[in-house]
Amino acid sequence: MPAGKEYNLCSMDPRSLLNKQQLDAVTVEGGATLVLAGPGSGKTRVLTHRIAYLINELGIPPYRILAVTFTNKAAGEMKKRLEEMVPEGAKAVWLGTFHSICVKILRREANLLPVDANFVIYDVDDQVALIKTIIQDLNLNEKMYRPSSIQATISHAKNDMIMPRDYKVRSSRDARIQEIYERYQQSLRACNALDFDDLLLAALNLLNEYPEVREKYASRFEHILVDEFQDTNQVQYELVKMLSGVHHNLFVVGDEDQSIYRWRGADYRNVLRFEEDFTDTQKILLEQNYRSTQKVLDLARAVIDRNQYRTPKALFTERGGGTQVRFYNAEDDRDEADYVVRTILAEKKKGGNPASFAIMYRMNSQSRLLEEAFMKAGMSYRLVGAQRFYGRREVKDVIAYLRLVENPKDEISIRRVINVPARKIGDKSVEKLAEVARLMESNMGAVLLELGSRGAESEVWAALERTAAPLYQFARLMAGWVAIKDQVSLPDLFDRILLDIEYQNYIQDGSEEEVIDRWGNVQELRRQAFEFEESGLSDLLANLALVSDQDTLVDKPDSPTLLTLHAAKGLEFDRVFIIGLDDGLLPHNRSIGEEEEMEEERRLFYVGITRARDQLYLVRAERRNMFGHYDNQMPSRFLQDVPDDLVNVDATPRSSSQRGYDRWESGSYRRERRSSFSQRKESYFDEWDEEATSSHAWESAQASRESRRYSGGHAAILPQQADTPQREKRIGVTYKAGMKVKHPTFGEGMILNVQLESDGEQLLDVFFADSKEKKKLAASYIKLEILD
DNA sequence: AGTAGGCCACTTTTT
DNA sequence: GTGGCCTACT
Repeated sequence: MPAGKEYNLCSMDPRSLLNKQQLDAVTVEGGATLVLAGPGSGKTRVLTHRIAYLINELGIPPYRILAVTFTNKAAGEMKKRLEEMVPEGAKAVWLGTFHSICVKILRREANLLPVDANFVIYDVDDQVALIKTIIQDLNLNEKMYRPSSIQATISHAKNDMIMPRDYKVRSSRDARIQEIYERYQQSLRACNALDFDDLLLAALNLLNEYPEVREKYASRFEHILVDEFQDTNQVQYELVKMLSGVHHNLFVVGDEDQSIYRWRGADYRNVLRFEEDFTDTQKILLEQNYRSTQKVLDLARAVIDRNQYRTPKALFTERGGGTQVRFYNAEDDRDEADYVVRTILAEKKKGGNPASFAIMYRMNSQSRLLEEAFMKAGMSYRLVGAQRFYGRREVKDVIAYLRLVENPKDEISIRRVINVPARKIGDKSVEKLAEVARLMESNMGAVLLELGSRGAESEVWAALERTAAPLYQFARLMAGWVAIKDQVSLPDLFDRILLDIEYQNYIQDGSEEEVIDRWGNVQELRRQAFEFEESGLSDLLANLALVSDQDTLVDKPDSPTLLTLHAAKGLEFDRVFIIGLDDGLLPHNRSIGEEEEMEEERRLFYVGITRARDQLYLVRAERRNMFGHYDNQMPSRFLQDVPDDLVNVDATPRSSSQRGYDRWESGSYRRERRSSFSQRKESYFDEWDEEATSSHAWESAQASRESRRYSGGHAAILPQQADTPQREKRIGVTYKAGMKVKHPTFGEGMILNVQLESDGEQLLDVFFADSKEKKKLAASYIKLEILD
């Protein structure tokens, strides 16, 4: 579109039709703008059009615009659409996730950093591996100081901008953690590595400590736009504040109701903070939904309205009412998966496209039965995330090799691959190597390179004693790769490494029980090496570290999509299944009892619901296989808020195919004859609420539940129910809150809360004195000694 | 140094 | 039902 012409996108592209609110947002003057955008209200379109407007209409040079998205995929899509609107220039816009933008800045300013420009990025696995070596160095017990929990603690501290020296020490355990944290930071430096949180933090520190750098970027970015603002954390908020410090043109889009990353440090209160920090904030509400039918929206609203901490919104749609939401009460998790598959098959028979379906769940592990069911039916599917490609052993191995060539100081990668494939280098040899490195005030990588290039002539040969020979094998290879790294192309380097280590033989030795196409995965990685031939190893590695699950989502014809509710954010599908609507799964057990977390679980459900354009399917299972045995499940408490008149209940195949009258009437099939949803609900809930016995069982169940809900503690929500025939577990001891107990590994603790499951299982919240940690324990699986 | 077998704890969600 | 970790053996 030629500049100077009146801003009229309608003439350009039918997709560009904007409503009044959207147009207001797109053309709003500079300053601080907060766009509160409900689901399906076209916020991506608003963001893209605003950037185009800034360039085409206001003449802002593209390189002076910074736009932050939540995933790389979102950035890629936005860039593509921008290229259509701003053919030249779109490329120059800084567009990416917070993490990738920070990497870009850090690489440019690397001379001011505590690490070199070729730093590597440590993911969670690397972090845990590093923390493990530190815990071992400090002779601490890994049971008491669980590396993964320490990792989470450190990550939270970083998100709150708390450095090791600021870490609050209130106990001896805290002191230990502080020490681990401190060493962890030192080790990262020594490995020339930054972890995920560091990427943001290091960028923030850079801007804080060097006014001239801050000035440079803050003057550069005339306009800053941030998507999914409700999921920004402290550090990201500060970054944005600082970067907009010169021009003050900050345009953020968000929706509190879709904030689902609290556990990762995100704080939807940043939306409120924004209005406080930036006076004269212009607030624009996008309330028209273009995605879903009225029925879907009504349901979404009924669910989200229960949350306390939110601004009410008036979402509306001009789409018609739509079809009823369908509900299926599966016998067990197998039946649940079968229902999904047979429903999709039935639609396919009627001419529907399986690719229009998505199946969403709370936990990745729930995908397994679905996959089996699809495979049995001979249907293809696409799976988002789960056992992520980049999490596969062989992929991580090869990446580790590439990483240590780029950055020989990367000790975690050295430790990972030094004996993969096996080279007779065991723990003893690795420790010897570490010791020699320490004595020489060097690092393992440098020692290896020295050994590899000079062999027995090097002084390290003698120092390494009998481990020198096996280590030399590896060191020679490594020195060879580092020597050619800048002379050959990236794919050549890749091939050379694989050839040298005979990796194909190693992973195809046939000993694998499962048929996993490991070599195929390596080939996929090789394809990416080709893609990054121009930009180089460093960029390839950064890219590999920062891909998200959603980024791996590629179209697959005729295939339904399987994904977690988290991964579903920002996506939409014609037909959506939300499965596993069981109490304990959604909401997840670990959130039950924490008010804020329960609200987040509810938002997660809301996000799932609002992904659906036309048809929504809600599914739960009465019994579910967990830890290898079946557990009876309660219906999700969120189902209580599903209005009856929006829902049709699907019958089980048994009830529709089996006409045997007697069978109908007897035993457990009886309930299945009831077809109205509210009757259904009666039968679920009266099983877990003894007050609900009248003919208005549902209402009374709901009423009593509500009075409990507002009277506080969650323990009351799940009734201490009387025996039912379902009960399977026989428990000798009845635990009560306040009891002091002793656990064989965790030591003494106090029971904070007892939650009784339908099968008689008691879920205990126990606070352990030694570790100062709260744990959830299932009474029947552990040995607890009761202390008086 | 490598591995088989037994014991344990365990299941959120991910840039 | 699984995976990680320890131990005992080769």
